Amino acid sequence: MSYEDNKEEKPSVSKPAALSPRQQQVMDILYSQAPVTARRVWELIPNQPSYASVRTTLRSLVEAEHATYVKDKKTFVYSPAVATEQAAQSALGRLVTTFYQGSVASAVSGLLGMGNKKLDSEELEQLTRLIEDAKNETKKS
Amino acid sequence: MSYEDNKEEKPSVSKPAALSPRQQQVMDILYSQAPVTARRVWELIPNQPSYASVRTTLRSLVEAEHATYVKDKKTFVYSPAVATEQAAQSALGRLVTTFYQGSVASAVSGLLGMGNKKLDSEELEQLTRLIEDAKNETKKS
DNA sequence: AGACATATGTGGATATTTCCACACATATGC
DNA sequence: GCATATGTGTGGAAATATCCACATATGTCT
Repeated sequence: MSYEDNKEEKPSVSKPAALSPRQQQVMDILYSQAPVTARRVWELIPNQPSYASVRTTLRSLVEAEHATYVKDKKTFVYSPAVATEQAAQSALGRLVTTFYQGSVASAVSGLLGMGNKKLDSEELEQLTRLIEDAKNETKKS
Repeated sequence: MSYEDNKEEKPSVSKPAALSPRQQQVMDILYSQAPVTARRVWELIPNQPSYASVRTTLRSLVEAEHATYVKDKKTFVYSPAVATEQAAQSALGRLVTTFYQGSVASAVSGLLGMGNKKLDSEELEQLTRLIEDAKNETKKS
């Protein structure tokens, strides 16, 4: 049951993603495109390896319980094993820890500063509301 | 030499991180702790492999030009090859694309919704300012 | 049913990563 | 200088990931 490994003053860093590059790549596709067939995954991969290889990778992910599938007629349709939102939170957490020393505010700042993707005013209003909500939450506790 | 591979209407997904799990783990440490010695990296890795193994990984990262080092006396001191801020932006971009269909606003929302890390009111004020700035930016253009 | 298109399953070759024992190098203190 | 502690470099074994040709299964259409 225990997950003990902390020595003492480690700056809390990097859980083991434990996924190989190709597996990561396929998982990213699952997260953004699920539910999705093996063929579709294959189509979405740049520098396409053979279709057979993609299926092997998918099988390895199912085996490792990072992905699941359901059968539709004769075709497997794959999805991530954990909800995308949950995986997103996990990835965000890792990123905040790694790059922003745990400061969510700094991470948001980084997001807002991303050159290419500009936010329109409606989105900004939405964010303002979100922050207001967070402020109220803070007061409550 | 060319990097051409786009077919046409692929939902723009996942550049090849191309780093193995252990390499990723070490890079995360470099990003959050650089500049850092091999021994320090070793200390920060849970389920410690041997010190020699960590050094091998570091060498592979230097070889792949993901990391660099300078010599201090007889000791190598490692750092990421690209600035942490740049790597952070890149990681954020990938995450926004993968999990939030490219919507920065949604990603911010996800950040604010992260259960564990609570924001104190000072941080929230800071964010309010950031968004005000962004609004002004939008108006200008 | 039989032909066809398109799935999945198998097995194994190849490439890469991971690990580390051991050799060698260099700074420091005596 | 010489011992010691602590670096780095080398080479290769073992584990894992990656790739894929080929075999087999299943739905569809006539």
